[in-house]
Amino acid sequence: MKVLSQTSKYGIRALLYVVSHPGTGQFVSIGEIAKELNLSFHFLTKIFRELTNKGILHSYRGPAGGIALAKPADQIKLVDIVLALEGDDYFDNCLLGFPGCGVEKPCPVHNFWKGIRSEIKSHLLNTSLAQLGEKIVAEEVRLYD
Amino acid sequence: MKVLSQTSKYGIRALLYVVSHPGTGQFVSIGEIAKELNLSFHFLTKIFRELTNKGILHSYRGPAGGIALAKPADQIKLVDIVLALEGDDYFDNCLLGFPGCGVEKPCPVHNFWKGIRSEIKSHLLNTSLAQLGEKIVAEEVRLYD
DNA sequence: CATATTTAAGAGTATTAATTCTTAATTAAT
DNA sequence: ATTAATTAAGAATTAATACTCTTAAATATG
Repeated sequence: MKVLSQTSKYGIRALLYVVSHPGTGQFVSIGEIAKELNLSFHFLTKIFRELTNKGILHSYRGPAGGIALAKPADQIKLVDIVLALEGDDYFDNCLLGFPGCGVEKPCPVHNFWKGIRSEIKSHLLNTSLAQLGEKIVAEEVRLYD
Repeated sequence: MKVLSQTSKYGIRALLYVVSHPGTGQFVSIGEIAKELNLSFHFLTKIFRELTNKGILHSYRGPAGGIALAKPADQIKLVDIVLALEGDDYFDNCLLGFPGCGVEKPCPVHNFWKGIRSEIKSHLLNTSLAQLGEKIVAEEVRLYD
């Protein structure tokens, strides 16, 4: 069940690293994150570029540069990251692939899937980077392979 | 949100066609299904081959041949089709892609995702082709684009 | 100004999923 | 037997995703 692309998975993991490792400077370098999480530096750079373009991150070039959250961590929700990286129509899917599946022309599993989708969406909408970062710091959950 | 592969989507739709169109003969030809549902004949043949190999369908070659359900439609559940086509580890995924995510080493969203996965699985486990076929025949839901 | 450090941009490559194509095998009817 | 209708098998192609590489631009420091 591949619900998120690698791009989204890496993006979320990388931002969770950022919120759970408050460094000394204003920016965290992509190289550090890639090394710590064992992700491809170039791939991560591309992902962060997208998040920067979408206004979720700020970036700064040069020595001591890197990326930083554009907003406080409790104001960035998982849904923001997912929509930025997967596209705004991420939650508009039909489980069986029917175009324009909806109340007027429902597919055979429309009602079921509508409920699941809505649960997922509302959970991602209610989960902030700050919340998950706290759980990581408290070592209740893991961030590394 | 791509939860099912095209293979699974087409497979389910095709079997729903079968249960909602009781033909005169014992077997339904793949050509008819492909034509009616506007799916690629060759692709559908490949999908059915897999379902036949997994024991969900029977097939018969030659004139008036085709495929037929190997069991009564109320005994074939959506989960059977999905597991046959996506693999038995379909429900073992971690939303964030951590290997071996589980209670011992949970990822930051493990509990949430575990719940969703279990809801999806139990619904697919409790939904038979017969049930959905009835809704299609009653025209409560659609089977065509 | 020269150099080192860092992100930006996007071209290029590799891997996987989706689809198409070709040939063979099976069966029924004539 | 021959032909037509069908599925079986798997190679070949195309498309999408994932990842890598190269070059450019920005910035800090000596």
